[in-house]
Amino acid sequence: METANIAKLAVAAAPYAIDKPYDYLIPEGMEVSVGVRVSVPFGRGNRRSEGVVLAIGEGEKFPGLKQILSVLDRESVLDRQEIDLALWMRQRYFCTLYDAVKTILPAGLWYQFREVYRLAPGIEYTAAYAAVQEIPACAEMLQLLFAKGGSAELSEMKEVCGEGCVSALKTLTGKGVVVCESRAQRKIGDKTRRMVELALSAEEAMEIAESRRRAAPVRYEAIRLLCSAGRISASELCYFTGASSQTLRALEKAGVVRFSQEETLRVPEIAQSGEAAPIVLNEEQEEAYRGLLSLMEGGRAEAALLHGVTGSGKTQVYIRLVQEALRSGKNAIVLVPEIILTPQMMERFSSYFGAEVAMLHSALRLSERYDQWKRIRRGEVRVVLGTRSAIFAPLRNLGLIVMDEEQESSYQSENPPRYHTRDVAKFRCAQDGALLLLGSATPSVESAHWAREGVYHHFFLRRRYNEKSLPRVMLADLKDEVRSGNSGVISALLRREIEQNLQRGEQSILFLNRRGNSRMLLCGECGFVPECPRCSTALTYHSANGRLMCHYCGHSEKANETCPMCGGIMKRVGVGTQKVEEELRALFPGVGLLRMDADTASGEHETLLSRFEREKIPILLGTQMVAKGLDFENVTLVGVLAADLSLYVDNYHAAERTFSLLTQVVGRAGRGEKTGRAVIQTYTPGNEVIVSAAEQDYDRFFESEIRMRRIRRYPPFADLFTCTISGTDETAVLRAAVRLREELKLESQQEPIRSSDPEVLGPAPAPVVKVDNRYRYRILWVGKNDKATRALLSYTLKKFALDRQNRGISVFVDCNALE
DNA sequence: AGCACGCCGACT
DNA sequence: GTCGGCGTGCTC
Repeated sequence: METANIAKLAVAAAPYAIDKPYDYLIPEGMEVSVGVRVSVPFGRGNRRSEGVVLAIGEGEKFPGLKQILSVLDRESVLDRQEIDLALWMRQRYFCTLYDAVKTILPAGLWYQFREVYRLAPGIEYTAAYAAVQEIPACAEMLQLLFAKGGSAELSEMKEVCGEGCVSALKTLTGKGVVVCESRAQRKIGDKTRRMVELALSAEEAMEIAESRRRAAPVRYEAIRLLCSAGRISASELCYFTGASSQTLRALEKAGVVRFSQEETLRVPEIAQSGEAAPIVLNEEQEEAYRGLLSLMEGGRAEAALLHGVTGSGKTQVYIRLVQEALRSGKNAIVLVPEIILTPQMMERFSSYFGAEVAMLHSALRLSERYDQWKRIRRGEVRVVLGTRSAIFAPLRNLGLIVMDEEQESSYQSENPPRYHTRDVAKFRCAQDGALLLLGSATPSVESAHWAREGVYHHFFLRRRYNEKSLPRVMLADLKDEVRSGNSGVISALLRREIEQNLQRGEQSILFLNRRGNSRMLLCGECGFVPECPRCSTALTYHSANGRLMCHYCGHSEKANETCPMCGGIMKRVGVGTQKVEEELRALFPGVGLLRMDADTASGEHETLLSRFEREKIPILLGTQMVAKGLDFENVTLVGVLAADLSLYVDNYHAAERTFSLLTQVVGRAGRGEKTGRAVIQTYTPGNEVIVSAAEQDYDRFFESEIRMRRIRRYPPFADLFTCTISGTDETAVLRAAVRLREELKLESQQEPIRSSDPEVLGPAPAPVVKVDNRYRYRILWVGKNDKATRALLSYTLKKFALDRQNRGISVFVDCNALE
């Protein structure tokens, strides 16, 4: 057989069941390199699809081999190591190669940047011409620029002068006659932004978009971007997709999108506060640092757990290690949970690392994120500080990856492929022989276990930095309150403590351990509860817009005052922060109170917090978001209103999460000079988790929890694979689920899988059976997440998808999912 | 998944 | 005769 130049591609159009590297012929004269995106024909209809070049080589020119149509990137966007990472992610997370590639690369890469070229400031007409007179293409460009009044978009120039203008412009910028800027850079400084988000579920919006894909391609692109980016500013949406404001207005009219205002989050300027003071470590920090340093210098891809109590100065150790990594010519990534990346933290890093550090946080716009990616890729950056997705930063030659508060669930991606940052970090460390440092005040049970088993190295910081004593913790038994006739949310004990603080002029933080503001409406007459028309859940009432919303599919409707069934008056039920607020106002009339929860607009948070600190408002009431990273001198009391709420959730992480949360909340008290107090209200004061949290005793918590995990065969003793089977016809879904279970049961008996003694359970309905008109059932595989098991599950999944019996039914697998 | 091919029944 | 229903099979 004749041979030819062949490229192996990851193709976007290939679904999971048939995904593999596809061979394509590289046409004569086409320059293709590994890591570039290309356009290819795919399938019987030869529809255009995007692909990424994984490898190039001589290969068999078999009949039916198709050609690459065009190359989409001038330079490659993925290097060898990133391709290996994508290959690994495919088998680890049961996704397609292209899904993995999309996850690794920044979203901005998929949208066209409108590059604007303008004459360099201070350049005269004659001087500009003199600089390029011998090159006709350049002169033409200049003419066009002058005709346009000094600046023009790249797309306009391409229209007039063709593709040749790209190289001409390169010459012009090289000579300093013309400068290039992207529109995003000019947008900086906006005070408020008009934001756009989908008003429908992503699936529904895509369906509408797909149906008119050909007739309205711009709308299609706009909706696709909204599906992947969530909320995004209107200008950015137009910018990336070429949509006009009319397009957006039409989409709003059609009910596909909605608008809102958001205050621009200030991205802190890199405050060049001169030379940062050298870090002085105490004895304990020094010891941990020495140990970690020698691991890092060993270059053997080790993992270590740094268990340091709140306020023990883990960050100093991180910074010292990063400094040493840089000194030995290596680079470092520092990861923090979603909510923790505060301006203070960023200032701290930029004072130590100046322009060599790149921050990747949620306030960055798509274009800014993309710019950071380019800076990192070009090698202008040696340290990356960021949240989850920063683990994919294109930083080479890693010496160190730090994951602060490694137990946080925000390290697991909530959309597929649902990678865990820790796993990706391990893979990257293995590639570069880097040290993975997991830091935490309350490590995940898994990590603590591996540290105790010697799989991870183990270091401790037991002393709080300036020897501050821990807050005094009191438990309030809510059962007693009910018995003594207190029907409210605030126990007598907590009430007394708040009063004391009011007298002393000290501040209190009250924490409601509940996700968002989950209240619903209920008819007082007939008991009717408004439910989502597409999902099997009650709708949540949002006071901010007076609407009922579904958390699963995004459905929203106006809330009625009266019951649509019987005309009775609708009442609000559920313990939300608003209800607590009412109670507090009745208990402490005239006392200043701030409430912060999912209902308060996201832009407001920082203002609220700074008001709380500056104006010394006595009480701050909030959800999850007040628990993390807040440091206020004058706060001496913390109240946890319902400690049990997160405890009895059907999830193997519930105890760990509750312990971690309680520890963090309690740690908010007494950060200043005065010793703090904490009141934990609970219905189960004898519960091990509550007691060990109250005593701030991690070891006690760990011992009881690890015993439980062993008995129940939960991680780290086994891995839980959840296969979710979904479709619109409930009985068909159930039948398919049963077939899948039988198949898996059969496979679980085969060697070598059999030896790890896997169990197959289910099918059971998912916690919310119906989401978006699709019924979801789950099958659980309890076993070991090893290569053999993954290969088996992958094989079974593919077989299932290709089986004609399972038409219209989809299935996906998650391992140790947190939800 | 998404698309073409193909083999049947009801139309201009 | 042909248009279009959906069942079947393949994707370099």
